[in-house]
Amino acid sequence: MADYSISQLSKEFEITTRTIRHYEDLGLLAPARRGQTRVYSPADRIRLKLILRGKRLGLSLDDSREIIDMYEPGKTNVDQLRKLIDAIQSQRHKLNQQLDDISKLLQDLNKAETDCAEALKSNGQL
Amino acid sequence: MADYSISQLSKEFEITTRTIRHYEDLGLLAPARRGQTRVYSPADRIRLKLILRGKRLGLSLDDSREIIDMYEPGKTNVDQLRKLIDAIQSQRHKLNQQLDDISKLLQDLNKAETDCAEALKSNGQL
DNA sequence: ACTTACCTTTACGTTAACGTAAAGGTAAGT
DNA sequence: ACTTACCTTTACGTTAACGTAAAGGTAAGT
Repeated sequence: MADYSISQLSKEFEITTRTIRHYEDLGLLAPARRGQTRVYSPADRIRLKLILRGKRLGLSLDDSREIIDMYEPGKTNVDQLRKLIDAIQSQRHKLNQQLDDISKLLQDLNKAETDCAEALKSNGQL
Repeated sequence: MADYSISQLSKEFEITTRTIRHYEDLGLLAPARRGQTRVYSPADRIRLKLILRGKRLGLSLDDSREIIDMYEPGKTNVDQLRKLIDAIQSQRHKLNQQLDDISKLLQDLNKAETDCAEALKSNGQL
């Protein structure tokens, strides 16, 4: 079980170490320590990956923390589970909305592209 | 061709008038004026819609402006068209990445949900 | 006349998500 | 010994995307 240093992760994901520490400040990561130095487990690495995925989707870090916490039910009681299911459904709704948005945007981009191509063609420069 | 007031648009899209004016400050909208008062055409409304779609996808307002400007080639010359096609392709790449992210997230959510459901079931409280 | 419901601009404030020093500790290579 | 390459914390700074007054104009209804 290979562990990771903060700079290894920062290189792999092309973010700064400051960013990774920032996520820890906000409670999104909680790496082990070897003395003062942070040591990231494979599980920590996955969490980071999820955070960055969330970012690409336009989620706030707080949103991401909520979602990530879903994956680790841990010592959840029944009430927490019910809340979780609600949260999951709300997230699913949001994502479906995004899928819709994206497909529309892709359509628009297609049209814009063919318009461009035609404009070029009519200039005899393609 | 029904026009819109700023408050009509703010109600329709559930944003504040401040937000709409902010988009104008950034050059994303350029409504006509009746005296001092802003008058939004159907085309302006569509632009606003595109901006909000971009926001849901996590784009910055600057990104959105670039995309929106793609839809209005206007007096574009050949060089501009080539740049446009590049921009379109880069956007398409980003969106495909997002599609991938979303499908993975949905998978994860599905798993989290069934895990929840099972946890509830094993508690005999479903 | 006056309230109500809009509209305007100007300008300072706020939050999220980091960036950027500053100041220092540790561990390996030469 | 000393440079290099990491690591640490603390703390102030920055940018985007608005929020929130403040101060005032207009137009319709009663």
